[in-house]
Amino acid sequence: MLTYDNNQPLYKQVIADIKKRIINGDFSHNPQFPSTRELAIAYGINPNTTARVYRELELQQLCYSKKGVGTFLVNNGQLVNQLKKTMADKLLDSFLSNMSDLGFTKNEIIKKIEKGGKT
Amino acid sequence: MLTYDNNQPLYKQVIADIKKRIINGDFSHNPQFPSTRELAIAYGINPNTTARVYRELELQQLCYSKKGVGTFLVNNGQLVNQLKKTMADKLLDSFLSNMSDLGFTKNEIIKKIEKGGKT
DNA sequence: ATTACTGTACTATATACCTAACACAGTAGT
DNA sequence: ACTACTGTGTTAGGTATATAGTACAGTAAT
Repeated sequence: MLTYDNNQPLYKQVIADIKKRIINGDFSHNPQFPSTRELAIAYGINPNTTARVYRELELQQLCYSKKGVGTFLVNNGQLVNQLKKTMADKLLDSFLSNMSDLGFTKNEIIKKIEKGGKT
Repeated sequence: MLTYDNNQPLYKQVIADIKKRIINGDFSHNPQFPSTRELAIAYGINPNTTARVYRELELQQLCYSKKGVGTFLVNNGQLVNQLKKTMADKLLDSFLSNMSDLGFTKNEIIKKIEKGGKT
């Protein structure tokens, strides 16, 4: 489950988590998202917040909502790869920029990754 | 200068920036920080916010304030290296965790860094 | 003492975020 | 029609963030 980070709005953290689930293929067989109320219970947050999550995701054209029916992942074959690339690039840019500000060179960063991470 | 990120409180962004400046050696010759009012002008923010920045930095024992005099970097030789390591580790952990969630392996990440970044 | 800086504290105002508690409209199965 | 789900909208209250404006106390140089 999501461990919340107080430095960022809840709804944005949930959005990021949903995107990860999309990339992970959680909705490849069934494109229907949990209802706003279900999602609220699952994440332990308020239904108003999950409604906002779906509203934002719909603005980003990642899903569409039908009143009385549900919210569904858009049918777009390229979407998952695009999303994965976009999110990774954003993470990478931010990470490299911050590490550069701390005085690390690219080689030092790579060494640190080889040593440190478990993945 | 700092380009602000709406996803995080201003005062935390300024704190991170000051820490980078400490690591960068900006205060190695003169340990006195700009006054709260000067810093506010420099960053284009409110003096109350810069006062909060120094208050938090003092809580983290990175500086101390003398009423009527100013705010000064603590005299601690190990501090810069410790700070650099702490911040880098935090960045690295967060980055690797997020990239792992997106399905990237360590080797893929390293390749991406070798290709992408400019540093 | 006066002046001009410091840090610090306070009130007020505005906004974003989050929760709570509803209400209403649309859809589908019975 | 009834029931039980959907999405959606509204009002209210609480907290955190940031600004604006003002005030006061401590320090140092003149």
